[in-house]
Amino acid sequence: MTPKTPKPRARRQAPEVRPYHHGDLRRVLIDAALHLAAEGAEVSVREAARRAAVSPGAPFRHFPNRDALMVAVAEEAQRRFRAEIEAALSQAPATDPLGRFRAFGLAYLRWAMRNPTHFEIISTGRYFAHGSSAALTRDNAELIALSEQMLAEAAQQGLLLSADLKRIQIAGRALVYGFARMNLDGHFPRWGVAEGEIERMAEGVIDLFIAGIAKP
Amino acid sequence: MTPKTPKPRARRQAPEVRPYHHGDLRRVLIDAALHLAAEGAEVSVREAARRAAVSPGAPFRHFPNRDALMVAVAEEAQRRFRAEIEAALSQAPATDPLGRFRAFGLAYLRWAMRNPTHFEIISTGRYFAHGSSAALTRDNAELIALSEQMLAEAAQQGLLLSADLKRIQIAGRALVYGFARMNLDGHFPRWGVAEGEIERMAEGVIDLFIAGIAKP
DNA sequence: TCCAAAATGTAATCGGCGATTACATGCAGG
DNA sequence: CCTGCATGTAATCGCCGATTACATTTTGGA
Repeated sequence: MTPKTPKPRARRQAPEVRPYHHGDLRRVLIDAALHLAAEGAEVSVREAARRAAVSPGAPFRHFPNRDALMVAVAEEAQRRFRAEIEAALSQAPATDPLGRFRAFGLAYLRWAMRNPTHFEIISTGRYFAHGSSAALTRDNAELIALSEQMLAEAAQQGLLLSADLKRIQIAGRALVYGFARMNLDGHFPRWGVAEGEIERMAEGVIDLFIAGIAKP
Repeated sequence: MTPKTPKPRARRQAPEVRPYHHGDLRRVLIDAALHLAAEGAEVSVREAARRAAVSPGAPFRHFPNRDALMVAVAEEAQRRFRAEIEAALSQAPATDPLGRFRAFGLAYLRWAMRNPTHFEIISTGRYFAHGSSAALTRDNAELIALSEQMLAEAAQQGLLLSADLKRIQIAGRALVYGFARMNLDGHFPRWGVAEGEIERMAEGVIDLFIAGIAKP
């Protein structure tokens, strides 16, 4: 519609600009894959292509293989995950590091409970383990640094029983990660027909952990 | 070779007796699948058949589909897992419930660290979630009951801070489950070239948890 | 003892998937 | 305008799970 866009710089520099024929097939494929995952279906390149109304070979113009598509999907999911956690933290008072830690864990688990298949794609190592994606690595490191920072502040204010912050951080991470994975792996059979039941249990578990590391 | 084996009872009762031609193809297929998993390879029915030197269709005489094979594999892995934990517990003094709890967690994580792909098959819900296997359900319930029992004894001896045993049990489960999954999902990048590093961290995390729930 | 039936294995085949190749199309800029 | 590259298609390959028709071996009872 716009007659001419004056492009201020070379267009061959960035490797992922926009496709020509389809509009933005890359984006559409990622969205299709996200929806497939959200529906609990297997994410296949062919099905994503089908949803994009495109031939089975077309996706391979944008992704060298299936894993590359999944990495892009993981990047998007991780971005949403991080955004939701940071939004929750932005409403927690900066002066209460353990309260922030609690809000962090709560937001983490809430998102993981409500987006289990997306959480699985983020967490299942296959797509980030080999340094596949700088964005993925960065977002993840950011979250870890955030939690370390909160613990450091708590320690500085003399709120913690132990001085081994690394150990506390790993334990806390394992706790929320384990709870999230237990949920998506089907280890919570029928408690939560009410759907809120599991989230209340998540809250209780986080509180138990914080009570365990905090000075009385 | 043996001329006649006097069979003392009807043979049509049990649905899984022994195969005829191959010796025990069912068993061989399960073992092949266990080895495939241990090698980090994808477990495919065809590859298991190849290793058993049998045609690609043969496995389907013993398993209605791939999932059924994986359930059998999960049963065997779960059996080993449980056996190792119970062996470790048999050496822990019965009078010290929290010490037993610690030994339990340690044995759990040791096995999960050393058999990550088998742990994954056990834990990944797909093979037990739909009540596929009574043995799997039973072994798992047994382990859960064991941990609940230890916590109940600890509470009875007045060793615990909180009386909410259910919450403690879920948190402890989530902690070890999360640590084990973080390991197999690739969330422990390069700490443990020495291999024992991660196990020492596992020990520290368990001790931190127990310190958090125990009266000082 | 022998034979019919059940149990087990094979060969051939189907559809779905990831991936590659040769070819077609359309947009961009010199 | 027209050449070249980015994008999409069609056809194909090999692997996988699964089914079917057929072959073979074991079993248990007549």
